[in-house]
Amino acid sequence: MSKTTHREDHLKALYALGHSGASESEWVSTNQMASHLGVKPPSVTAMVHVLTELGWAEHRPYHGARLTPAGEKLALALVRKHRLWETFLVERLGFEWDEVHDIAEQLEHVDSVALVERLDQYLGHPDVDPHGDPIPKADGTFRNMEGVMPLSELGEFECAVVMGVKANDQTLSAMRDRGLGLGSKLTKNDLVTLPQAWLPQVMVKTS
Amino acid sequence: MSKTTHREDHLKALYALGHSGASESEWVSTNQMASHLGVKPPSVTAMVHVLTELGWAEHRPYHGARLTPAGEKLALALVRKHRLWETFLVERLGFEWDEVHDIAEQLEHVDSVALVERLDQYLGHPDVDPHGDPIPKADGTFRNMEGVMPLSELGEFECAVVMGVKANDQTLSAMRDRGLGLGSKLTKNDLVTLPQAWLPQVMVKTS
DNA sequence: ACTTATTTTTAGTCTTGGCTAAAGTTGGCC
DNA sequence: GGCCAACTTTAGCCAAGACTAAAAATAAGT
Repeated sequence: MSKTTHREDHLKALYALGHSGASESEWVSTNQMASHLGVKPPSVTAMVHVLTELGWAEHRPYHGARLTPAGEKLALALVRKHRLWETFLVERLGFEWDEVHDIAEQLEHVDSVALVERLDQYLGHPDVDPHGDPIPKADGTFRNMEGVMPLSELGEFECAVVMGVKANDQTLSAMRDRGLGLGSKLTKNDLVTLPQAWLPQVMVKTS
Repeated sequence: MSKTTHREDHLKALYALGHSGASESEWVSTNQMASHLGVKPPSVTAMVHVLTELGWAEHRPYHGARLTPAGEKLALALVRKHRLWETFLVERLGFEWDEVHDIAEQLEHVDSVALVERLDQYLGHPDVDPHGDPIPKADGTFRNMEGVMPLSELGEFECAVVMGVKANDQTLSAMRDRGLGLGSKLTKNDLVTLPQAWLPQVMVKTS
């Protein structure tokens, strides 16, 4: 990995772990980052120092680290790239939802602003990736996510369209076997016929 | 850059420089590789030792290095990836010929056999990239390149189609300004009206 | 408030790849 | 055949990032 790639991985970890709660950017512990990145804690401490030096993170010794606004912006750009590539891999190359993460992980480190913007355009400026996660715009803001939510949180509705799925490999296969996929249309009848465990994993939009 | 990426870069340099003559894989000097890679000669020596250790190259001290059959196979896989990505960038994302090299340089290091094969399929198994260079097949052999040659080597012909262009940025712009592009049809009249310097750079196929 | 378990940081080492400077080869030219 | 210039390799050093082991700080329990 290049120097840049390493830094980017730590930024992304900081972003991912700091936003798991619904709240703002939270302090992330060294241990959390280490296990997330598959690395030992001392390595994280060292890289956090580097990110602090660059103005991308702040560090309270023995308490944790979190992104600065500058770091957050960079992290969002990475998330954008990752989700655009995942969308490309699924929609254009025909990969299954569960195959694309590792490949997108590599593709997201390709450094070219023009490439990301052309890819976005080529894909028709998608709002969400194949897992139903929103794709940040170039400026780091999210598009309108009104109406996109897990199937489990849906109240009364007539018709919902599947925008994405967050399940693991086996569940995904099972879903495919039942004809459940991106763009599938669901009625309230499905709320009872589908396995209850799936409902929180299926992101839908009521139209 | 990762360990792998470094090795791949040296393999590619060895391939590129060892095949510039029309002949077989030739001995490549340390200096050549160093300047090609933007690195100092001692660094090349070190990496050549590594490649030798891996069985991908052989080294005659003070004379040069060249690929083994195993190394050649790996190099061809890289060339394949590079040219497929260049084709994608130009044909699908709308980049110009001269913008894509650096991006493809990064994309070619993404490690996923499935990705390359799906990309190849998505692009319709192209025979040549936008520069007119042939794209190796998955097994390292080339498809039939009959009839593809520089415009300068064309004898009598009725109609030729531009398959690729090898020019630099300025020349490419000038060519575009004259309406010369991928797929352009040329007649023998163009042999005299086009700047003579362009002829060896324009790869055409007579149909 | 003290002790102890956990977490985090520091210190020191290894690996990989790059560099400079110096030493060793090669090959051409007189 | 000897000498000089160019090229290549070796030797020795630096940077980045990972690791282990040891020290420091926090937090919790009594």
